[in-house]
Amino acid sequence: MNNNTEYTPIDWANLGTLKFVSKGTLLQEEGMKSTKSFYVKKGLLRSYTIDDNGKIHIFMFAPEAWLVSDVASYINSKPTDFFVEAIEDSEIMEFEMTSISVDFSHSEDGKIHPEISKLLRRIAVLQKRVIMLMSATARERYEHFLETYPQLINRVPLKMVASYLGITPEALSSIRRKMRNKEI
Amino acid sequence: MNNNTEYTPIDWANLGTLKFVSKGTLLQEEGMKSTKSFYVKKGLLRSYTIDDNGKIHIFMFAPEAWLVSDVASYINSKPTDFFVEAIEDSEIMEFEMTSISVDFSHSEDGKIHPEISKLLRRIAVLQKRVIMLMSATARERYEHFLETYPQLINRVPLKMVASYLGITPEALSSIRRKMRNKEI
DNA sequence: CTAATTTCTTAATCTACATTAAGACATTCG
DNA sequence: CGAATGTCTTAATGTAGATTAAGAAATTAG
Repeated sequence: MNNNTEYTPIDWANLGTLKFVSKGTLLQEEGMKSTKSFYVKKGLLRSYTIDDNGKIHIFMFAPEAWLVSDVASYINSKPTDFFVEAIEDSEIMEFEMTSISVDFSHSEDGKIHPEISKLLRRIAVLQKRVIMLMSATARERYEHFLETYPQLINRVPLKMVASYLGITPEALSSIRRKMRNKEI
Repeated sequence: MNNNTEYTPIDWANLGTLKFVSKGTLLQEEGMKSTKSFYVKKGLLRSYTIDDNGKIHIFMFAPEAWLVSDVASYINSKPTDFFVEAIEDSEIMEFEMTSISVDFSHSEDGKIHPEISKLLRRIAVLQKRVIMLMSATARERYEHFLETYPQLINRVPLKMVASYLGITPEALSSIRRKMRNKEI
């Protein structure tokens, strides 16, 4: 048990190879053996899969200070299912997941390392998303998205928001119309 | 960077307070401030939420050697949304999440600590679940469940499987009938 | 053991969203 | 700049699964 409350956070912004990528650049494609991760210094990435019918499903958006990595591919040593694409001109730090070294411990006052906290937050977000995908209406999920990521609204096309929510653009348009008309 | 390949895994089975609980016991209720986690030595737990319409949504099952904890509640210091219930007579180790101390680091040969590996596997599973909830049919999700957790089939009532899959029991019955009839 | 309760299945009807189609407008490309 | 392409919206039609209802069988409770 490490009782030292002073952690040295990972300096994500200087961990690997700095890259400037323009909008539309594919940083990762499905089928690749992917041990790389991407930290967003500036810009916006998305991670997505394409299903058997050719439909795109956005798994996550990653604005500044976010980290994109395919944990499943890394932990199972399998080719990734995910594409990673820049949806704005971006500045990213690309690094190997093996570069990471963190002490997962609690201080006396209950603090945990910020990077482990980041990992646990990832789990918390995914937990919520699973439950909402099972129990909430598409509208409720959109409303939750608006509350949770207000800064993304002007940066992400509605079509992609729909893809992230697991609904069609038409459904999202319909929802937005109802919200404008103050329908229940 | 710790280059020592010999980790001391957490001895979950002896970490906190041993409890014998009978089937139906509620270990945790929504609204509780929950910092506890439960390690299953023997038996089976489920973690679930109840939505505004009173409908139960099972977030996870936890058979032997599994760990149940509400990361979201812990990380956000908010009351939990989740119930935790024993669905078999069970033997569990109950402990505080602050008890955990692990070194998240990689050895020279790329190994990571088994507990961090466990955490990353949790993320991988949730990743997959999110994508499938967005892109797969209910049948595909059931088939994936059968492949992934074959040992649960005889221990968990079909009604609960349906709840875990985010579908109704009627839908699951319909799917099973089609599979029996070899329909596409 | 019997009565009560739960589980599972079936089928008819309903519904939230998907699919298809297309127009208006905005953005990108050459 | 004009043409091509993409985005967003709208509406009609279709569909996978939800809801409602109920019977048969299994399990639980007293």
